[in-house]
Amino acid sequence: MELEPRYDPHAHEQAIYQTWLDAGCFTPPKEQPPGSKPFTVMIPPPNVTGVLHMGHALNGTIQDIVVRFRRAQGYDTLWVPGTDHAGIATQAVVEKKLYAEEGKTREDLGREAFLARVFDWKEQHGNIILEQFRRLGASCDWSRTAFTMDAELSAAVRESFLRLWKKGLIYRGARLVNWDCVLQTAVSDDEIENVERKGKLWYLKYPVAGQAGRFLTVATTRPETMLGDTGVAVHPEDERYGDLVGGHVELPFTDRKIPIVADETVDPKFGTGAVKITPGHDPADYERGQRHQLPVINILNKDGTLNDEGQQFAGASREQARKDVVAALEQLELLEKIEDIKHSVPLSDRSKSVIEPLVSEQWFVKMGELAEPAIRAVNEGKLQFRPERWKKVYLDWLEGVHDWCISRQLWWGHQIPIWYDEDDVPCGSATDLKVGDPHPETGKPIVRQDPDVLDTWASSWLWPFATLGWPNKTADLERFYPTQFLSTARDIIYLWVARMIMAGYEFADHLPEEQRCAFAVCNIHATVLDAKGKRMSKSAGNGIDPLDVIAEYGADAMRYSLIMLTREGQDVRLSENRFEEGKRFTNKIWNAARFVLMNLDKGRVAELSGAALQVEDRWILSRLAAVTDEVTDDLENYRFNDAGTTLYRFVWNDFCDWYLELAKTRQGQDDDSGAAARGVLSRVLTDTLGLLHPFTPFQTEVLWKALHEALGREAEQLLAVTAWPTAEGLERDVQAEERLNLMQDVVGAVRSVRALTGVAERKPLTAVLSTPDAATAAVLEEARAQLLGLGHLSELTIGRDLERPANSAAAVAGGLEVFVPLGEDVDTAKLKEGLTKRVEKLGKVIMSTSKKLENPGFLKNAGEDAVAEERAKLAEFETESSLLQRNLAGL
RNA sequence: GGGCCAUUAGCUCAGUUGGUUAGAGCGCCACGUUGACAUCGUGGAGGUCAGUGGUUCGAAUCCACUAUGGCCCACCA
Repeated sequence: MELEPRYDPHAHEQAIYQTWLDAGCFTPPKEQPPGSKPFTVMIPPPNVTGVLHMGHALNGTIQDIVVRFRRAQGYDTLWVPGTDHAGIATQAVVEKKLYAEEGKTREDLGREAFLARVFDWKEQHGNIILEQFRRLGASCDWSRTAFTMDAELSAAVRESFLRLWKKGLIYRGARLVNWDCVLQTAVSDDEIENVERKGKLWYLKYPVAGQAGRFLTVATTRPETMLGDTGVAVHPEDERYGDLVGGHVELPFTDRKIPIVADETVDPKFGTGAVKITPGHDPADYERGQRHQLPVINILNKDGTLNDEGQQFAGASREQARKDVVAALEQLELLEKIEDIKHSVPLSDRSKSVIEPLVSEQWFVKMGELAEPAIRAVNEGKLQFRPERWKKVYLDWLEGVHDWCISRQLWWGHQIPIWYDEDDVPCGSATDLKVGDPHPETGKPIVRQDPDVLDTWASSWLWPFATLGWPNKTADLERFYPTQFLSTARDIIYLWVARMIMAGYEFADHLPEEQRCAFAVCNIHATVLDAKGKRMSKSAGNGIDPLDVIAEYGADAMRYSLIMLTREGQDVRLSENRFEEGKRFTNKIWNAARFVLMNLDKGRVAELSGAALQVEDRWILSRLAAVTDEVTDDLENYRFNDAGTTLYRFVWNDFCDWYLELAKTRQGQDDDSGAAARGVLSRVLTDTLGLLHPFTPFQTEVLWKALHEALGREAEQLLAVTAWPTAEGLERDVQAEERLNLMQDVVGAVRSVRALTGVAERKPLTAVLSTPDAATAAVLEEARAQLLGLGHLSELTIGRDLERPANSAAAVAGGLEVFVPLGEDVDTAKLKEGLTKRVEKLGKVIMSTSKKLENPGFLKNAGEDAVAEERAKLAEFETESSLLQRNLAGL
């Protein structure tokens, strides 16, 4: 297999993915392998209408790294993919299409026909995002792809509803709900975004009843709602209005006299200190109305226009009514003044229209009891948030949780399993009632099912176990639940994460209490921002499309870059050139592998110990052992970018910069030493590919195959299912590490002399290495061949306390003087300048270090090792400084 | 109003329990290189670690306050 000199991801990615699929790599075996532990991850199901964005790409990468790592470690690993039916979003898409193409509304089609259309649409377009996850390399078990409206999940939804009903946790209430006038449905508190806007504060004068000529002025941002006023409130201790409490005002445009009441919640400093009470259209007023037994008047139709309560304004839109009411009041001289004000306005997440608080009949779930075990689980550490700070956010929400309004006035979704008899008595305690059946409690015939559907989250909160077969006690459920890891975005901690945890405790009843928590670790990933620090979003048009990135840089490069620039949960500004890093790195790996593949012994397994191993061999194997342990530890603790950094340094700075260069000195050598080098290359590449695989799965799989071909054998299996590398059999070799460090010092010293003297890089130099230490001299003597082989030097003299040759420059490294004879073209002034600068810097460092060593506190508290280290450092600095000064004097 | 996060090189970010001469990548400058890799190599310039005060022998790191930016929750007549 010929490898191209530059890695071309597009030549490989699709074929490799297909290979994985064909081999069934992502599907766990039918029977759990003996002794293995399960490791399960549930994908946060994206909306069926969704397309992949950077957040998905990041989160997909995180999950895939974890899953591939655990799979390699031998866990019985399952990653379940799927999509969410996303009630409002999907219905809106199909309605829009229907109107655009056929000019029809959903009512024109009728419920059944419309739903058929939505299912059609889902069949055709609903898998786009899952296809995109494949492009990313996600190793999901596609045979288990789930959808929140599948028959199985629908059955689970009905079962869960029935259980809640039987426990009395579901109730119907006339409540003020957040009404979306565009989508004409109730939405939950969590689907609302409050946006700061400029508005106006109108001061309306209400005539005081029975006191002609006296007015009570109220301030409001929504004058049109005055038609629904049923009272006016003032603070009980507000002296201005004390005499009015108990009296009434006459509400303009109506014949209503409404009471003036005293209420603690009124802020005397805001506006006039008097507030109109509109229980039908304001949550705070609703509460006030309840306290003072005021009637609730709804002045709006479901589409946001004024109903008959709107008097002469009936039929107008909210916006129009506002203008008309203000104009009419002005004419009656009941408008005192208008002020500019900033206030926040509730907008619907979905339609971006202004939310209207509206009294209507809705179904709710009591949350208090459900929240308790979910709070306990996190407090007791059964579930860990990463980063940990989200624990507090989660707990704060649960501790003040509101009841959950679960009914939605839509067609697309799980129709609420509640049936009514002819007297409208509801029943939710059976899952399979039909029209005509007797009502289980009243015995009267059922006449209809509730037309509303359930909130989308009422199905996705069952996701971790409903996708495994719940409520049936399936083998899958037994084997793969509870799950180990969940990674998701912070904005659904309340909507989804908290509810899944509640559902786990409430419904996973076949398990002992301690195993009911839906997952063990909840990772909240970074938010991807654009280069200006704004959140990427489709509407803002500032997003970078992951598919474009894959097209330009390759999936592996994108994965690696995303991981490297998103430290644990920390937001990140993303600009496209960040992907260069990943591309360069994948290319570096590719070329390192190419070099290795050109230098392998077919069919021969080299010993990785013994006399044939050179110091660099023992060094790189020692580094490999350290890196293997480090990366394993990082991944086990979900420190992805630490693992990525470690691998980057190892591959680039150790393996490529040093080992490959040193190995070249033995390239093609047909003896034990040459064979040893080739054996080491093979081992290091093999393990490195394994360690890198979770990050860059496509490329490492390609190289894995090429490596085995070059070795003259078939790979036993795909890298995707090969065991995770371990440091077993590799020795940490401190001596080899020290020796290599010394060699690196020498080369560093030579380079710095070159830089100082301007002697060209490849121009051969003669060097004299002088050391006071016999052991060091011996080590260097051993390394002579390698040092010369690196190409920096043409001749080398090694000895103890050698004299500085005439007309030479010197550098110091590790207590070692390196003299390099100077040619005639050397700029002595520049050399002097450089050396002086270095001496100056050393002077400063020596000063601060000796100060530290004179510090009694440091000597007392820092520990022996630290003190010894500082002493050694100081000695080194002093040696270097004096040697340099001596050399400087001789110039 | 309550809470969270950030502020380190021109840019994007590391810096694990306080103790190396504060790092990396990109960008910039100089030089080099065509048998793994120009998606390369070597060297360099560039930082009073947002500010102030405190704790400590010692603070980018811990504490308090301030400033700027971002996010979340609550309220908003």
